[in-house]
Amino acid sequence: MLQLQAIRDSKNDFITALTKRNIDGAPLLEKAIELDDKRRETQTKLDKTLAESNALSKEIGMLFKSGKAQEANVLKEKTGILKEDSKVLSDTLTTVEEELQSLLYQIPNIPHSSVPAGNTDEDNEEVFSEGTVPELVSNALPHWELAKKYDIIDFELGVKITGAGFPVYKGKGARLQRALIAYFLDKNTEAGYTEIQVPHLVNEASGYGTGQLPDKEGQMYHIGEDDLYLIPTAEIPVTNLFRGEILKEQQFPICYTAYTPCFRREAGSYGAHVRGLNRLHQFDKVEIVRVEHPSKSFEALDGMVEHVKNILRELKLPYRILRLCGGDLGFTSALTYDFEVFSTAQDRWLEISSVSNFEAYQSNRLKLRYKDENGKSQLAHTLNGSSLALPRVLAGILENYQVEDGIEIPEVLVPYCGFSKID
RNA sequence: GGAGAAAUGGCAGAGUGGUCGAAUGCGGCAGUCUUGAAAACUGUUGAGGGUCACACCUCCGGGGGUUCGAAUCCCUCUUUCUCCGCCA
Repeated sequence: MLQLQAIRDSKNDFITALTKRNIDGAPLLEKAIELDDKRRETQTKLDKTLAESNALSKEIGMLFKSGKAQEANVLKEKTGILKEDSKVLSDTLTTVEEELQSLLYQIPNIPHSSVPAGNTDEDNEEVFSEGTVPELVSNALPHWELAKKYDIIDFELGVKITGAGFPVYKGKGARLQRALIAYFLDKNTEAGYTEIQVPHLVNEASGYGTGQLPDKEGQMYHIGEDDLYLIPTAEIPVTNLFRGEILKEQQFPICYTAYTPCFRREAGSYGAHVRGLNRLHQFDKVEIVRVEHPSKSFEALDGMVEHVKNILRELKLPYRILRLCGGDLGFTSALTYDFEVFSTAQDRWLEISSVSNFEAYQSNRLKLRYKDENGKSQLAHTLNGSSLALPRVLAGILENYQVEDGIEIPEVLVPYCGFSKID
């Protein structure tokens, strides 16, 4: 959520920046300022009415104490009118505030200056690539065929017990999953992230805090009976740990990592691109989350990008990094780098990580602040990234590491797996 | 799930209708003292709105109500604790 003061200060810059998202921000921002003006005006009137009423009440109290009941009763009548006025004003205020709030919820974050303009993923900007695409055997298979051939992932069984998009991992497949989770967590811990375990269900307030609500309402599984949401990413519970907190500057940087399953309804997805592990309703992910001082957040973002690079280097997977264009940028993000691994057997890039700086956008919703050197509350910056999303890393490994008689295991994972080949 | 008790500032803990944004203690910060630190002493110390700055307004778990006036009374929801039941 954007800050009103920032909108007032930089309205024109914001409008220009929002065109990168193909959004005409002018009417939205102007409406927000207008509503805020109305809010202030109403608040001032209400405050005055209440002040008057408070003063009278005090007077009445004193009159009663000194036995002047009659005078008191005269004043009582006055307060009756004030009460009616304040009721009207406070109703107006509530309406205006709600209107303003829901308007602000509709305005996405302002893209960072480096974000390229554009509509679709075609317009994303490749900023880095590394690793060599392996020469595969002539009869190379896509991962869903490999999964069947070596009996390590069973999609049909998942359909039987739950539905499409809920695979069952078996034997060495299951073990490889566990190995990846442990490996990622270890790498993150080494890099200074504190490992935590968080609930996989969150309440509505958390959904609003990180911005999945109301924007992505239909994408989350919702448990109506208890009004809880299955998390689509660990970002929600981890970032919301800091909802409503006021930090001390010396607490920065805050770095957390968590493994969780992620649940996504993926309404509207279909076709070959969602085959196999490419798009699932339930998948595993290891996430990194940071809470930073505003002056350090972009430095932190670069650090996170380097960190993810290191992991992919160790896994020896060919990958590239994209800077997302305005049209592809998430609602709450100011700058996002996507990591894509090249899946040789499918001959396409698969997104495996997304690393973003939300600046103060989430913090403003979360009311996540810190005290600056003057003792004033300021909004902190939040960031997060996947390190990494399991299914597509698994797809990349299966496809790129396949040989004539099986699938080799990346060297760094062998100690975690306890085997060096799936056959 | 049943019965009872409770929810107050960073923490502990007073406060049962007006003088309470809230005693006191601890903690935090600043200062005096000290070579330095500790101790002691002095001052200061919740959040939000609003203002050039004051004033002023709101907030004592959330929501609603009674009253001229609510931390205090009533209703409701949530959470926590104790006892019973169930249970990985």
